[in-house]
Amino acid sequence: MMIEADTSDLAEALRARGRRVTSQRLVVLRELRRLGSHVTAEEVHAAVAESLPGVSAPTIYATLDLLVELGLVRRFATGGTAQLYDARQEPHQHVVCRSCGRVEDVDADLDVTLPEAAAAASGFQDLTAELVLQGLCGDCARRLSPV
Amino acid sequence: MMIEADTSDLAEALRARGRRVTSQRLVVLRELRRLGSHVTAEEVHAAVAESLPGVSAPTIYATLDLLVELGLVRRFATGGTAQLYDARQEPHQHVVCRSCGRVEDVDADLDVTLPEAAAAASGFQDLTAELVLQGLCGDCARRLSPV
DNA sequence: ATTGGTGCAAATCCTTTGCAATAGC
DNA sequence: GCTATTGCAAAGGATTTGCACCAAT
Repeated sequence: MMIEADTSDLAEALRARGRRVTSQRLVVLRELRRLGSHVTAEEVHAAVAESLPGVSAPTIYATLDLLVELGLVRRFATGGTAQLYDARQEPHQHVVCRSCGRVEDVDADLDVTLPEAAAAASGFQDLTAELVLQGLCGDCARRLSPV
Repeated sequence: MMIEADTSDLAEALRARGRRVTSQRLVVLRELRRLGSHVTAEEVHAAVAESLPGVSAPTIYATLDLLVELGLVRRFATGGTAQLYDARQEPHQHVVCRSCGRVEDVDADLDVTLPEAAAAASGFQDLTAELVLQGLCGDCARRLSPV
């Protein structure tokens, strides 16, 4: 089933692994790409429900798991309760405001060669790295210590 | 109240800020230091309860928040649901097995200068960085693709 | 026709909240 | 004595589970 041209990579990956191509899966990825970086499962659910009313939370979670497994989506936690999902492919990091919880992308070079090598030396394989910065965003800093 | 010599730094930090020195706070830090890296709030609770039966979960959580705020403890999330706490002071990273969830310390040099500078350029202050690696631990790799 | 995926409902787990009682200052 | 801190009970939110139905192959 063809939902949109730019999820054809997912359709191919699914066929290659003998997994089924469903509209839910295609729409989840499409909406994740449209929503941009660092969205919650609930936000994905709401966005997908516009195209597929009645889509269920367990399906959203299962699909997000699958997309992470396929390497099309990154998942990370920020200290807030909900996990965040990110379909952005370029290497980047995230910064979270410890007061308001807001999350932004950080685009910087980060060399994780040494930590990966150290983890590999402990027997770990197939490594990925997530850097999360915590700080006070400009708005909160201003609000908490006013002039 | 003196619980053990090596939490005197906490007692001093509390007095310096006009916060109260309580046995719960001292024991939480003592147990966290004894337990080592990456333990859950529930594990801390169980350990503290041996010295202070009846200590409550809200107290554990509030105290952990306080210790993080004081900079004596690091908090991080691994993709598992529960947050992890770590009283180890030396800079280090963590690696999580995506199959069994086990967490280990990684001791490597990591330069977060550039991401911190990029976040600061976006208005963020007072930054800390947490690197979490995800991979397959040796045991799980062996179990999943046996010889 | 098979069986992997999905939807529904409910359960579980982690964490926070409201409030009265307690203990540090 | 004053009030931050604690304990209790309960609520809240995110995610997972069990099971019956549906739809992709």
